[in-house]
Amino acid sequence: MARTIGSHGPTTMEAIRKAGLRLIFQHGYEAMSLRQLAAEVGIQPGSLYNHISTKQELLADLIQDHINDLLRELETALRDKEGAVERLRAFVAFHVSYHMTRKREVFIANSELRSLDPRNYEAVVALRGAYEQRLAEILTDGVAEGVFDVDDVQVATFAIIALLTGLCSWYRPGGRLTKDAIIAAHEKLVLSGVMPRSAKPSPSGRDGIKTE
Amino acid sequence: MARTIGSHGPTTMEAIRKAGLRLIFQHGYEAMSLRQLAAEVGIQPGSLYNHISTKQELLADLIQDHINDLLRELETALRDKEGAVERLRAFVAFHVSYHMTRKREVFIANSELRSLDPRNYEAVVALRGAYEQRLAEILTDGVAEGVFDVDDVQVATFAIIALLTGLCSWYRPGGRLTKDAIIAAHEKLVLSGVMPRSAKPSPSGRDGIKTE
Amino acid sequence: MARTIGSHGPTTMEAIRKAGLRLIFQHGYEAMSLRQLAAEVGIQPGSLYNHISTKQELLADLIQDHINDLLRELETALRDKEGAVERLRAFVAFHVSYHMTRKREVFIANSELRSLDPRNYEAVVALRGAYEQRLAEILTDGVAEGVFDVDDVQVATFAIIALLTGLCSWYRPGGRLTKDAIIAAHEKLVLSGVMPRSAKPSPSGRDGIKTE
Amino acid sequence: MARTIGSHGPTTMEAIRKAGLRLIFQHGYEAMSLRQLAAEVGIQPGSLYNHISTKQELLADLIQDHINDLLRELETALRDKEGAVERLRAFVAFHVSYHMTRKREVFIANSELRSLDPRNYEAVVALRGAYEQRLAEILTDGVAEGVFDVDDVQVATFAIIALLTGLCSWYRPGGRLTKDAIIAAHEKLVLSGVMPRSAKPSPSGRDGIKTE
DNA sequence: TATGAATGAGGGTTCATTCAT
DNA sequence: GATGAATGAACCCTCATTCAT
Repeated sequence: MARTIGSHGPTTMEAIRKAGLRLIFQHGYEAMSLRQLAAEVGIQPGSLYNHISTKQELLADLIQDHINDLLRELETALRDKEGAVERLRAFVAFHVSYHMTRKREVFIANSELRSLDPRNYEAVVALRGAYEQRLAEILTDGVAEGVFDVDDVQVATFAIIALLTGLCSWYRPGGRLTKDAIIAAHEKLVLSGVMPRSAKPSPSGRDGIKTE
Repeated sequence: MARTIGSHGPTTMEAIRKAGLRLIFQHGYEAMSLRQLAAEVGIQPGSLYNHISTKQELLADLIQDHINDLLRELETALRDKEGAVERLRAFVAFHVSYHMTRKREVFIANSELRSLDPRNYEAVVALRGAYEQRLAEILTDGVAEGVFDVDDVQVATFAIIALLTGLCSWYRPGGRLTKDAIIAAHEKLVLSGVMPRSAKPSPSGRDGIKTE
Repeated sequence: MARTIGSHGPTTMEAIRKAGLRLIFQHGYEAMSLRQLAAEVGIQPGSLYNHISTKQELLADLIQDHINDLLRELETALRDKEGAVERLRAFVAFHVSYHMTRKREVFIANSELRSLDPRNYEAVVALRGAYEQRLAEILTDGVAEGVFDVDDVQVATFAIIALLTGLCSWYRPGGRLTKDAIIAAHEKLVLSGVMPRSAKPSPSGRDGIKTE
Repeated sequence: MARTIGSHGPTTMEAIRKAGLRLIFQHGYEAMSLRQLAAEVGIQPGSLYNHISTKQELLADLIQDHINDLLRELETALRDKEGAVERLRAFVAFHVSYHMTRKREVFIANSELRSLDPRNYEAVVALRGAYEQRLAEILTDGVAEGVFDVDDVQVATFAIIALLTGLCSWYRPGGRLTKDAIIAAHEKLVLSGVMPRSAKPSPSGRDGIKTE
């Protein structure tokens, strides 16, 4: 049938990824059919296979690309941040920000892990472990520096990640709060949670009021 | 396929629920086939329909029963607890404890909501909202009492729930920590997170509310 | 419980085997679709799977059953036959007769071996080897007895089998020749082929031309 | 399919025919996909259509070319052979030799006839009939000359062809026997089979056992 | 000539569900 | 209650083929 103008190649692949992201986020990997996906993209189901090798590989690619981005951007966010407190603040800010921007990838990477076949699963879990490790290190450092008071670093790591990740379940762009306000709220919660009673978190300097 | 003598109807139903819980937890609702479930129970697929009306209803029942239990037991846990601090502590302890005991139901109730058809979905979300509301009330009360310092009660509510709920992703019975240790760690994290740095509540200076 | 008409159980399986035999014979295993087969049987494609586990297994079953029958019936045909000449005659008569009666199974077992997956292939080839071995033994015995003059037993074995098997490519029931005439013709050809010039085959006493 | 000198079209076309021959022999026509074929040749599937018009036509070409060669070479082999015995011997020698040399074409021409569409099928069957007719004539002549003793020429024709053709199912170059030994064995089998008891076949003078 | 993307049909197979026995 | 056979829809995926580039 008549196709839209323009080079189809890269465009089609991008459309598949985008639509796939949305459909998996909305219905789940198992519940998304390639017929749906193809219809969304505007091609026949079989034509998908000019761009992907398998439904499974599409999922794996989406997740792996996300995790790689996550790790790479975390490095950038933490670069030249000194001290556990500042690094934790940077971690929270980055994590929340990333999760608001790419909440679909994040959600999928968390909820569809079980749909990955073993080989892909191993790879992704390893990368995710590396990410968690970054937070665990910050907490450990902070305890050593005496600025954090954490009973169990592992529990705290998981808890903080869960707390931060949870927001992609409820965050909707254009909601009541600004992005900055949400970041500030989480910074405060997390830092308060891990800092000893005697210390107090330094103000972040943001006011969270949307100004545009 | 061992059958006990007597009326084994209730037994079969219980086996179905149990196996269904496990299979949905493990593979997801969409990925669990009734053939699998029947095989697990030791009957033929068609025989399931002597006990359930629909795959969808099985899911709805499992989730609804869980949420009802959750609410009922929360009432019990909070009964005769006075003061926001003590009530929050009780909430955390109850929530963590319940999630460790019934992590499969909890996980399913969180991850398979999207598989519920609209009518069931509404009902469950309403009940879940009631549960979250209990926590929000505690936080609001605490702020009014001056014992909590929370910028945005809603964000804090979601965050705390996410934090607590996250543990059913990693908790394994028989792990490194005792149940009590995990409860204690979470109590500390949460209470630290919401209590003011000093004895006197510090004005936050940011309200994060959109002003447009 | 008596099976009434319309109660399909064993009947359906038998219909599947029969139709499968015909369709594979006619179009080849690869070219036969399960949709065709189901239509022939009068059920929906998916319903086939109440009776077979796989298209591949259907083929393997058809072939294996045939080969088992072939071996078993050969034993019967050779029982109490004495002497290489008489045994060879019995072999030829049995083989030709069986191939005319069940030419579809025979054809499939020869032509669709390559469609068997490795495990099934091994099993069938082994059984076929056992069958060929029976003929090879007869030839070897005959040479030892001095009644056969064969340069290479293996070549002769393959050749005789091929000669006899070839007839299921052209034999049509109701053709010009009677079954007995065809058997007689092949007995003569084979025995002449392997007996030394000096000996002479016993007259079969049948002329084989249909007289009606 | 015009071939121009200088271009490498012929090369590609030859590669397609060669790979097609091998793949059809190995997997069967239905089971061979043009994607496989293209991969084997080292081009994209769509590019095949610069050389062939259709999968079906590729098969028909391969078979027809083979049959034409077969007939033409048979004429050469029989030229200036006199007498039914010598002509039969020549037929057998030629047939066996050709089948060993080009066993893939032969096998395909026998086993994939059913995959030809009606028009191609008719043409090929007619040519094959002509080939069989040559053998039938030799047998008929021999009976008239009194050197053959055959009850039914048609049965004998089919049987001999089957016997000879069967060897491309088991012959492997480099096996136990030399080409000449195999030819000699078949000459003996066939001639013995059709000659009357009183006559004796002339020795072929070859022993055929590999000595190196 | 070769390519890559598209088509439309169809492949084997699984599914939730029904129902006579 | 349990069963086995049936349904009809849908699944992921492969196919031969076309055609603009």
